[in-house]
Amino acid sequence: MAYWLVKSDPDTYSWENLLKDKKTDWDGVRNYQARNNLKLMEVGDNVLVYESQSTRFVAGIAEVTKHAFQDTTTDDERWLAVELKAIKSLKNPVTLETIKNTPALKDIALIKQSRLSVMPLKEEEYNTIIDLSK
DNA sequence: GCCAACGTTGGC
DNA sequence: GCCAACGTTGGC
Repeated sequence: MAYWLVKSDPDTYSWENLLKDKKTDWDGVRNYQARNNLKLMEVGDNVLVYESQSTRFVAGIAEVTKHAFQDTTTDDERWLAVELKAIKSLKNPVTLETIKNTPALKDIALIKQSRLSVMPLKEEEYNTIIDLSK
C-alpha cells in the first residue's frame, strides 16, 4: 500500500468535481516524472488531492481504482492515466502554508519540486497531513 | 497579473 | 550533446 499526492488546478478539475463524479480518469499528465509515478500506482493506494493556483490546499482523499493505462486524451503512447475514486473530503483542508510551516513535511516534493503534479508520499507524511486536517 | 523556476524543443 | 529560446506552471 503506497501513498501519493496529486495536484490539480481547480479551474480545470477541482476536488468538488471529483466528489460529484465519484471517480474519474486522472489524465492529461504530460510530464515524464509525473507519468513514471502514475505508472507505479497500484489499485487501493491512497491519494491526497491538492488544489493548486487559487485555493492551494489538500482538499480530499481518493483511492486508485485502476492501474495505469494509455491516456485516452492523446494518441501519443508515451502518456498514461489512472482511475481515481473519491473517498472523502478532509474536514479542514490543509493549506500550502500549513504544510510549509510543518517541520515533518519540509521535504515533500510539493514544496521542493513545486511543478511536479504526481508525487509519492511517505506513510508518515501522509499521516501528518491527515492529522493536520482534523 | 507578474514573474521565477522548470521542462521541452530545436538549431547548431 | 549543448544550450538558447520558448512555453507552462504555480506561488505570490
